[in-house]
Amino acid sequence: MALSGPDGVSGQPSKTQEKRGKETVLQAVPGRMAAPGGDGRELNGQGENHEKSKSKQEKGKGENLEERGLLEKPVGIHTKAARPEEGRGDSRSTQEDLSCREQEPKERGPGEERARKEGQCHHEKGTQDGREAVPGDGSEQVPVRKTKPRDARKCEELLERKQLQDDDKEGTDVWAVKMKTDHDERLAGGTRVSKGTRNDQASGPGSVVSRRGKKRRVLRAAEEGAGKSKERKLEGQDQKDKRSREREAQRRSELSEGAAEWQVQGQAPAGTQHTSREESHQRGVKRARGREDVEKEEEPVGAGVSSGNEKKVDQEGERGQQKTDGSRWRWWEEEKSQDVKWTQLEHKGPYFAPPYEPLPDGVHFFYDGKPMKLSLAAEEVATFYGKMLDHEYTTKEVFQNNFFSDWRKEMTVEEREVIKHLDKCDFTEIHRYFVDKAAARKALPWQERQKLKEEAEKLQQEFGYCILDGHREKIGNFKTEPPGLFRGRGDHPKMGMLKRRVMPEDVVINCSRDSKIPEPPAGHQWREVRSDNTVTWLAAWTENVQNSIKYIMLNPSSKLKGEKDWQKYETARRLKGVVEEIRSQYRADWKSQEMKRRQQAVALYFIDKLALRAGNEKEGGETADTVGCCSLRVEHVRLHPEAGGCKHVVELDFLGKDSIRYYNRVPVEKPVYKNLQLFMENKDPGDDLFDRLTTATLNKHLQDLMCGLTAKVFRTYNASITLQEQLRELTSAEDSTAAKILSYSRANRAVAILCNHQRATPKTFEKSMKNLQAKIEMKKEQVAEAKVELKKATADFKTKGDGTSRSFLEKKQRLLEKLEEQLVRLHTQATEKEENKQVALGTSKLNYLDPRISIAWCKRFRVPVEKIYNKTQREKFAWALAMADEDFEF
DNA sequence: CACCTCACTTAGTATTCGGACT
DNA sequence: AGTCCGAATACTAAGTGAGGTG
Repeated sequence: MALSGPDGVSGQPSKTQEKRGKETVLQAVPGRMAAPGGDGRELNGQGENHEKSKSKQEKGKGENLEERGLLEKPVGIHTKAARPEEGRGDSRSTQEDLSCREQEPKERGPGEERARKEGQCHHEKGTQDGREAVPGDGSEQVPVRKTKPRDARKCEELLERKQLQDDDKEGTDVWAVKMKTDHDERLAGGTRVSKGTRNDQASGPGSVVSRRGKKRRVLRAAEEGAGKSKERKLEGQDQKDKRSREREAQRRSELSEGAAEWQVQGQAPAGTQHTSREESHQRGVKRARGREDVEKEEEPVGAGVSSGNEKKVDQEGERGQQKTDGSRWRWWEEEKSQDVKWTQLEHKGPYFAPPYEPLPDGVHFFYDGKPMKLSLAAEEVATFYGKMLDHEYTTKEVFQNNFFSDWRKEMTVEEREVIKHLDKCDFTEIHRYFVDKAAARKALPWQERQKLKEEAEKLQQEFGYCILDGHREKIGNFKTEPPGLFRGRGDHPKMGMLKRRVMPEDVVINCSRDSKIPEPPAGHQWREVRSDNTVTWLAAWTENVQNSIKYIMLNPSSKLKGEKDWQKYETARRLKGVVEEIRSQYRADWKSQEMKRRQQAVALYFIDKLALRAGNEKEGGETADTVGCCSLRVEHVRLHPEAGGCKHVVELDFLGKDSIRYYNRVPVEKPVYKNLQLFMENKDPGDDLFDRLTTATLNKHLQDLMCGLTAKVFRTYNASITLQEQLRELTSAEDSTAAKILSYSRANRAVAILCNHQRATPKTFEKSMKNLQAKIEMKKEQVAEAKVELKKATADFKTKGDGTSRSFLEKKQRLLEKLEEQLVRLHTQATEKEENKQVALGTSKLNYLDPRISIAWCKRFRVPVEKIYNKTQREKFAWALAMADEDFEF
């Protein structure tokens, strides 16, 4: 498993490179293949060192994964971007490794069953397509971002024409192979890419225009004249039931009109009352009505504490604790509530960020070389910037401009007169002050630190819990967000803007009416206090940068979160039952007469196979330009009739959530390919690929197929089912615990790759890898030494043959065994480390993998659950821990 | 339908913790 | 006792999707 020697890390760019990289154009570059037979699928060994990064043993495992079609999905591929514009010394070419699957005409059932077990084919070396211009790499024309309403009739015509060509029913079901970018490429813009470069199209002057209107217009046009075909309902009755229930609920809530208007309005001075207050009041009333209605009916069933009697509450709490002796509320053993989230909710309100502490006299801000005493408000904002001086953000123009403009708003008139240019501002003293302060804090004597810890604990105890239906539940975030500079991710147009301090006057409190209403800080008022038990939040405020609402909610270990989580997996399990039907339906729809239907079917295919996110539309200019499935644009897709020995290869390259790049080359079934050609025809790069589709319509369609089905359920389903399959495949009972855990980790990683969960290579990676290598070397020496000694002992025993020499020999044998074992463990560790350097396992573990799968696996293979889930995770998944036995099947 | 708000989940990164090592 | 380092936690941005309104 030889983890490449020193070169194992040689590809790491310097920090500066890294920084620059993030601002740089995302460049796809002519690629070359990984070494034939190389395990290109895995993320480990990415980059120039990847060929050497695996031992035979490790490869063996990997191949096993591959043969069984590791998820049939994404598989890591290594690409390397050269960034000539940065004058990098090593103008490395892309190193791509496309492992893809042979078409396999394996058909099960009427529809083309997806063949999950195709072989692997590799790309030929060299450029796959001579790709010169990459969307947004600057070398191509920068398309004007526009989604032209397309004449519906024209589309239908095209469609008809196309249909003639692709009426054949080829059973090409080739599996997706995901090409992972390698480290360098991600840094070159892979991980997060600047819009100003790759996605310039979207930041052009006209691009800020919301895309919504356009798409909708197109949709409307398309809908006209589109034949309505019978919709298949997989769960029609269920659906009907749900709707009638909803109608009933609505009717009831209308009846109870005026029942509850319990609202305590804050008495803040007029100036602080917000314009939206009226609205929110109305909403509150509306909600309260609905709630009141439900409350009345549900009370008897509830926890029986709706009277808010404190004593009763305490008893309940105690009882809850005693029940489990571990103080856990076994809510999963109780009946599930429906719309009502709680009957009793009591808490202390949020904990506010401490007020600003002015800089000491010795710390100065300089303007144009001269010290300048700033007003408190201006100084505070200056410190926000000063603190970040060594962060990449402060080098970005957008950040600087936003900051400066917002900062000036905080200045006094006189200050504004003077401070006109950011580049004349000198924050270095401020910066140094905070660096020193942090260092001083770190260097605090043990006692002092202990004291701080105790204080934090006290705070946690006081503000960090609430009482929900008689049980003490932990709050997830009980502090308001402190003021600072907005740190948008990727190429966010608002980065650097001032995020203002949250005041009690901004905060809406939600608690039960008969509870102790939290006290606002002295001299302040809440904006509003309401009692809405149809929602789960305890407090909320509107943040000024994005104008979005921030909430104080419960910890994942709470009932409210746990129940929802459980329900999520149950929905995914229901999908399991109908997914094949859905698949055959979307396959059929690829040939639909209706454009919208085709687009829907292809989009769904992507969502299902590639685990893409739904891709809601976003407001242009307000956020970074990122997309998901429905919002894909033509520029994000490239079609290759043939690539790497596979036919019908689709290349997807776009920035997804958090501006994480998704890059994948995947062979698709022929109809999909043909449809994509059709969808892209006569469109500009900036046009929507699925111009007839929105997430809303897609989800509506899904809802018809299965109650509760939405696009994101596919992600959950595919992630969980993949874990289960992988675990089954990779684990053998006779493995050591360590080996089993490695298998788990691999299965987990397969999911992470599927879901494109990436992370920046840890800053300490290079160093810690070196350390590990050193350890391995040392261990090797020890092993060699032990071998020599064993030899000696053997010889000694042969000559002497007495008891002493015998026991000495045995001792040496044991020692050698132990050392060898340790060596293996170290190697394993190193392999894992390498493989995981850019893959974030936590996200899928926490959000996509049904915990019962893992728990069942632990039980079946006698792996302690603690090896898989840490304390926090066990708390979050307490419900699963309690209910999953070793036979659990997702 | 278009637009908008709201609630809640999912996400990556920064910071802190705590134990091993020196 | 101090340092180092990975793991755990804290933080908050960025998604999804439901539902209201006109």
